[in-house]
Amino acid sequence: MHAEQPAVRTGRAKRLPRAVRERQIMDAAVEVFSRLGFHAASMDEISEVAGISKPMLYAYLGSKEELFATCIRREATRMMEAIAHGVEPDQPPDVQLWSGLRAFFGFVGENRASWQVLHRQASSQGGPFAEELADLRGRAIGLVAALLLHSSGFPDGPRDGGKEAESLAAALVGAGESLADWWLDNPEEPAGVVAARLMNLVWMGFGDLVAGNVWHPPSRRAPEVDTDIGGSTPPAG
Amino acid sequence: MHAEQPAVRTGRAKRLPRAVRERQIMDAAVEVFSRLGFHAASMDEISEVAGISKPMLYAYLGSKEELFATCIRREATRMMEAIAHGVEPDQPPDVQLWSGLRAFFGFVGENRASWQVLHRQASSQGGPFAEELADLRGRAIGLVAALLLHSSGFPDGPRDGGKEAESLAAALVGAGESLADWWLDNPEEPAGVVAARLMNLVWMGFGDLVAGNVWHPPSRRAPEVDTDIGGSTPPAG
Amino acid sequence: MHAEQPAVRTGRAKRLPRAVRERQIMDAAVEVFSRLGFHAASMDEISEVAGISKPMLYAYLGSKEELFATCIRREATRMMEAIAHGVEPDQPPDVQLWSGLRAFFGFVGENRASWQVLHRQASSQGGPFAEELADLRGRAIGLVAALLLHSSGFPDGPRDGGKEAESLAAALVGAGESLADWWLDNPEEPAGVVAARLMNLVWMGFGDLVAGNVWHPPSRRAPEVDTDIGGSTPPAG
Amino acid sequence: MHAEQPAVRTGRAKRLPRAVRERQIMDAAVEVFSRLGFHAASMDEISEVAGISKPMLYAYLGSKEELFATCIRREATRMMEAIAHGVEPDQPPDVQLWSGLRAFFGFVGENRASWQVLHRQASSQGGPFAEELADLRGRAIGLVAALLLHSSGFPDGPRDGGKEAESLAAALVGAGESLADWWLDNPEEPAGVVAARLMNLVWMGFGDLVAGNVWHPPSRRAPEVDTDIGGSTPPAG
DNA sequence: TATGAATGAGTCTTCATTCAT
DNA sequence: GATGAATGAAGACTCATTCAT
Repeated sequence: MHAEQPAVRTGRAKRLPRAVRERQIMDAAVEVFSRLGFHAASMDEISEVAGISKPMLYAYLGSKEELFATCIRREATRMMEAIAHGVEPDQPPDVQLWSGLRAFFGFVGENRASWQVLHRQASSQGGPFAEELADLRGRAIGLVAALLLHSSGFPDGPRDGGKEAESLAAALVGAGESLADWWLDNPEEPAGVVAARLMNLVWMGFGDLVAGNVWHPPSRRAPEVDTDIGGSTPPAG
Repeated sequence: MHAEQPAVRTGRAKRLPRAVRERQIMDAAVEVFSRLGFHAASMDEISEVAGISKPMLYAYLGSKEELFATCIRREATRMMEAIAHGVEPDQPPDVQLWSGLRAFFGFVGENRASWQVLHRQASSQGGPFAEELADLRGRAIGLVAALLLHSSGFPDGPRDGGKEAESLAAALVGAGESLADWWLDNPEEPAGVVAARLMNLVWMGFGDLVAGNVWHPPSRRAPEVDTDIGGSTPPAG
Repeated sequence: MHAEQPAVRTGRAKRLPRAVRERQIMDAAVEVFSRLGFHAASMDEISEVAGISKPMLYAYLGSKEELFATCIRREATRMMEAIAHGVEPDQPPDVQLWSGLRAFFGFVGENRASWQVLHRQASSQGGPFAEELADLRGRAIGLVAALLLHSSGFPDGPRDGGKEAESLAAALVGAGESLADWWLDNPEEPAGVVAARLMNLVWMGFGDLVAGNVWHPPSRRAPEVDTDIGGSTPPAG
Repeated sequence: MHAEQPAVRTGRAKRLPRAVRERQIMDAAVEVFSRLGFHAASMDEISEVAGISKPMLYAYLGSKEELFATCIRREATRMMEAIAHGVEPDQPPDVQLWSGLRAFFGFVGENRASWQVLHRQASSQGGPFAEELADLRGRAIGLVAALLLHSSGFPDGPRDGGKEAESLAAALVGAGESLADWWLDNPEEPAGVVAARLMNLVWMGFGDLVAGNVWHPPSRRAPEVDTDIGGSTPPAG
């Protein structure tokens, strides 16, 4: 990541192979987008940080929107690869989940800019960017859901389990994202502790669910509960 | 909420008392900000959606930044009031949490624009806006943490319970936020179901925690786990 | 002058006779124009200082340009009257000049705002305002020139004396204006001293001129002097 | 100076080296500011007169205020240099003063726009602009005062001579400024004649002052003179 | 009559984007 | 290939001016 080029260029930039230039530019772009947000980031600043002129910026990576989309795609790929690389596929589900969580928090901790761009900036712009992100999320949720489904003891068959597992996976992913955000703003705790808390909360809660230990409101209140926002009695799993 | 006025005005706007106009404008502003984000939203569009001219917009609500801040504050207040109104203070902690969650998801479901502005837009802008939001979060987390602390069975005394409870509360709030986001993008399930899942996950996991049932990685793997991201062995609660 | 009304009005302005209202408004306008200049002064501020609403401002005194022109005319008239009132017409020319100067500096000292509007603001706006001012100057110069012409000892007849006297009068008026400006920026000396210096400089120099005591460059240098900016050898009176 | 470019541009402006463009723009800016004043001048008009687009105007010379300040500084420097260039430092004081006056009027005659900007516009705006001008004036007054002090016959010693000389210098400078203004509005006389009149008036009056020939009001009137505007009896030098 | 409420028009300023060298 | 120079288009904000009550 990040601007090994001096911020103030002197003279004409050296000719570099296309791939290197492109990486250089995208590193700069991610840094600037994460720092300022999509709109407040200017192509001027990006080109300056990248150490090239604006016409080059356009020649290499197209319009501002294209550049942003490319950044999102690259960072999303990097993150997915980091997680995939961290997970040990031959281990039992709980270990897989745990190693995935660790890899996720590890990536976020070491690539703050990437995470900011992915989570905060991309989702707050409308349109194609948010969709790109939704895809990423979808894939992540799918993977987690698969893990849960293969865990021993899950209610048999994909009868209703699919829906349930996906929903839980979504909760886990969402919680992970938010915890990551929260962690960036409160960085005093090490990544492992944060990951462990989430692991505990989810895995134990999940175990209870599987075991049929569900919470439900005091029985005498159930009726009126329902009417409030429509079908809101906790369906107990 | 939102744009009962036609998008294209014809002729001079009728004279209205100040308070009414102000609400009209803020409704429009929330809608536009939530749809386009702070930067991409233009005062021109807001005034058009509000059915007034730009000078009125400025006369009533000041600069774009002031307007945005005012929107955030109003929506935050509305949400907090909705939740406070939903919680029954004389019930046991679990029921309180449950009613709070229901109220939260109920509000988000009925005020999508408000939620988008609060969660996605406000936090992706830097500076005062994000701080305003951080305050709101902080208060919410504090309330939830208090609930957990008062729940029967929690390790007595403020030895480590305060920190633990707050951390769990943060996780819950974060999970709630993210679930709400996810739910808006996947609205096929009713609010009550989503709320119930979160309730189950959290309350049961919390119960396990209190009871000392924690997950931990297979013992033989612990050593190398540690080195990876620094102190990442789950500290078991 | 100026703003006996409170700057912040409460309730509806009392009905007043037109003349009184008009004076009130113009006092406010002169104050604001002098403080901010024509362009930077806003009708909003003027109406606020005047203690009336903008529609009234327009009803009474027309557009901003009309208001400014009216201000200039009123202040010019006031100043001319103050001077005319100060001059004793039955005295010899030097005494008349002296009393005129005293009256002028007295007026400027007691009516700074008027002077600022007349001298600094009116002349820096183009078009009709500057013309209005040129008229005022023209009249002042004419009066002074007449004084000089009637002074005993002036080269007889209006042969060339008219031109000469007018030119000197212009110099005097100009010097007076500039001194007044300078004096406002350096108010430590009393008006009388400033007036006296100007009186001495002019009257004694004038006496020399009349007596034929003129300065001229060292004779050997005269030729090249001429060529520089065309006919610039001092014509010695 | 001034708009060799057609007022209406067609097509893209040719590429020019930075220094040339900058001068072109400042010439246009001086012309427009002098014609319309700071506030009434629009960046649109300046860029049009300069023959470039507005973004270039901003790229080269910054904000409107910066542009105005830069204009003032440039024109002040040009004028000071023209005068310094015109003065012959080895000549006696009277000749120096004379050549300085000629140079001043020569500059004003050939650079009307510069003079308007310096004298009328800069001083009628408040703040930093007026201060910049006050500096210029201060320097000019200092130079003239030094000349007077070195003239033979001035009361020796800095007993009161310094104050007196400076005061006279201020009067001279003020008179010069105003005469220049007046001359621009009445341009029928050549610069040399105007300069000569001022030279005569000042130098002879100054000689009288030095010689102790002062005007004073008829003795019987002195008492009441005083009371009028406070200490206004001419203090005789 | 007196005014709160309203607006068309314009100003400064910036940005993504592209020629011409 | 690389860039300094250039611009169309748009956005925030303000002001003189006027209805409608």
